[in-house]
Amino acid sequence: MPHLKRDFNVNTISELTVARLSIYLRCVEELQRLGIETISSQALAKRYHLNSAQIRKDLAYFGEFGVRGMGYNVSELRQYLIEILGLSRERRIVIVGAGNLGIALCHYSRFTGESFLVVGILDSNASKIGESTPAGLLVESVSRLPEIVHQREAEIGVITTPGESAQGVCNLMVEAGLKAILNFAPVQIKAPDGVLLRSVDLRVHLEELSFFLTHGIPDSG
Amino acid sequence: MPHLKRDFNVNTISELTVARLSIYLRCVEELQRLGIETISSQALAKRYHLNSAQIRKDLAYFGEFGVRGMGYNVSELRQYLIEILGLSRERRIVIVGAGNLGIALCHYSRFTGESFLVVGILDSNASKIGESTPAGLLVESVSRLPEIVHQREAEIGVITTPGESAQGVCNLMVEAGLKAILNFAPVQIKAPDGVLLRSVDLRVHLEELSFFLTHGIPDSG
DNA sequence: GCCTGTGAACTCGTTCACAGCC
DNA sequence: GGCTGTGAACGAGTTCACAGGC
Repeated sequence: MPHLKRDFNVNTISELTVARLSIYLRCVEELQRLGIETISSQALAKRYHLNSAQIRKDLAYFGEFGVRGMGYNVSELRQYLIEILGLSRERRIVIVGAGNLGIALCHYSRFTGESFLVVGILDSNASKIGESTPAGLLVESVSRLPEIVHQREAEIGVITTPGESAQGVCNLMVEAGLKAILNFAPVQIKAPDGVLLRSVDLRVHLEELSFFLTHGIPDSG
Repeated sequence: MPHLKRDFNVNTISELTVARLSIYLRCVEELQRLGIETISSQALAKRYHLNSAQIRKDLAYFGEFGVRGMGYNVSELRQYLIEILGLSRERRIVIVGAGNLGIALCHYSRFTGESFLVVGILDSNASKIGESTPAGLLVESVSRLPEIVHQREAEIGVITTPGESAQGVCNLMVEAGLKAILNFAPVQIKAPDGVLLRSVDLRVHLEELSFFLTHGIPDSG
């Protein structure tokens, strides 16, 4: 009988495991579109260049989803992953920084199904405020952040400002009550305990590529 | 006497180390702007929420840059990092996928100093080809990829297509001779040995935030 | 005294390999 | 027979702690 654990301790779960759950979700969504109903960890690993033992271990933190001798039921596994990742209800996002990247991310809701919705894009530059984005949102003043977070029930803040403003915006987001922040500015910023801050630094990724172009590509990437 | 090793073995260097070098570069660039001439690994760690032993170890793979009792000379360290990361010459980028993200990334050259230059943005959608982006590039046909890579001496490919097309575009990039690829499509793709493929999946990051919003934020993030 | 560079200790994450179940 | 779930073995990455140099 497959079942979901409800008593796991978040502190024992590695962030790497969580990131992979998200990848597994993407995979089973494709399998479902393809009409595949059941898959073993080995078949899943082979198809998506993953490791079967790791898939089993990652999933086992959260319950017993498989059937021995059979593998995993695709649509069932998808439901479990959605449940585990907390995607069964919508998460609302506020973006601060109406530059090219911020505006591009406004469209992001489209690609993430029902799970994420951008409910505001804010900027401090008076000349941008009032402009409407191609996604149909109006750029609002960053001074309205607390009110917007509260009224529109935003939970996630996204920082797409230049580096200089990032820490300040992060502080404002924390004050406004956001508990999860995604930072795209290429600086090391800090949020207090109890607030989850994740940074995505495009410069780091490009510079990594440059490093390996310069010194040679390591075996079997 | 500070000096740079020239004989390190790329296979012994972890990708995590390389990513941190890029972060250190960002830090010393700020220190230089602030007019700080010398910094110890401890001071650097404290200021940017890093670990001092790790800084020393990461740097030590590549040479001896510090002076005992003193620390590191900021502008010297910056030069060494630029050298190590292969940023002393320009790297040219071709983007495939002229959606919002692809177009936003065209502007990216601006934020990365002299090191990276976007030399083309390509799409397969006939209605987009010929359009000019706000960054001043014309969208060209993806069928011209090989010729563009060759003529404009591109080294890095960036994939900003929908998931379905990503593996195909990756294959084309490999055939065209690109050795470093940055993928933004939310799918697991594969490149052959000898080609470095790095994926940045925004959905994964958002879903991670969702997971921790649902189950609680772990101690001291 | 302060600070780097580095072996040694440790922690964390991955992979193996198999008992147990279908 | 096939496959999951999992302890045990392994390996990678981080942190400690100190010898040696300024």
